[in-house]
Amino acid sequence: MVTTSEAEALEKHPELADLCPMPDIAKLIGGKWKLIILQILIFKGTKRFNELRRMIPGVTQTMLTNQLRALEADGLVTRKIYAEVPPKVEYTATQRALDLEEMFHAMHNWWMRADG
Amino acid sequence: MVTTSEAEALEKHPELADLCPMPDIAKLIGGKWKLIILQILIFKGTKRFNELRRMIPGVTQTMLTNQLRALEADGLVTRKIYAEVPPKVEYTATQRALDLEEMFHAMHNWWMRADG
DNA sequence: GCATATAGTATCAAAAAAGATACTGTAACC
DNA sequence: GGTTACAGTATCTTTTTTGATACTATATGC
Repeated sequence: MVTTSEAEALEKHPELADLCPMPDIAKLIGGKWKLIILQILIFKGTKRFNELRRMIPGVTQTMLTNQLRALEADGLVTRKIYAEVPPKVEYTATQRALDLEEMFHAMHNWWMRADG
Repeated sequence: MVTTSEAEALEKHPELADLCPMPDIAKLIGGKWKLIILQILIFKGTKRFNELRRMIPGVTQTMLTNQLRALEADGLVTRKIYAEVPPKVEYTATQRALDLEEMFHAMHNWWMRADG
């Protein structure tokens, strides 16, 4: 299959240079669960693991752990472990995640508009 | 696996009601290619099929067709066929897609910020 | 003494998404 | 008369993502 490389695309279409890289953004906030998790942590504040689990319909323990770990690795979420039994772990949106508020508002407006 | 249903989540956490449904939004603009396609059609205007193909690094003909068809079905893109040989087909962002501009700007700002 | 809640991990299986490949028809160009 | 460009379709395979299941440890309540 003949596909275009990044370099070719930019050479032939220099005007593409001012578009931001969607694949990179998708790596951070793409997938089935990340936007839901971020939305809750950003707008509803810090949550515990099982709290999130109960707030997100259909998410499994495995996926929630995976996604939270990925978000943590990308600096969008912090994880605070309390030395208690039974365990207590809190997840909080970082400033970088809070900066996504504008995007979430835009999405919300777009969804609510529902005219087009 | 015990997961929460939509109804349970809302009953236990009524404050979730004001969050917009990310899964529904993801159906429209999620996946590997849709955001790139929309970004180009919204900010760079109408494009022909092979033009898009050359502008999007790594996309295959198959995927580009699929995604454009899905976007068309969801009312985000219109398809105009010219009765010429060789074939000429133009893709244009609808108003509903143009309304996503705000979201793209927010993403762009977020990406450019790159501090947190 | 048994069940429950907590926050996980490890392993395996299924489903969804993406990709490769081969094919179509016709006009223009060399 | 062979090659290229155009905009696809059909089929199959691979890869990625997501999900299911069983398991861990320990304090508290009944």
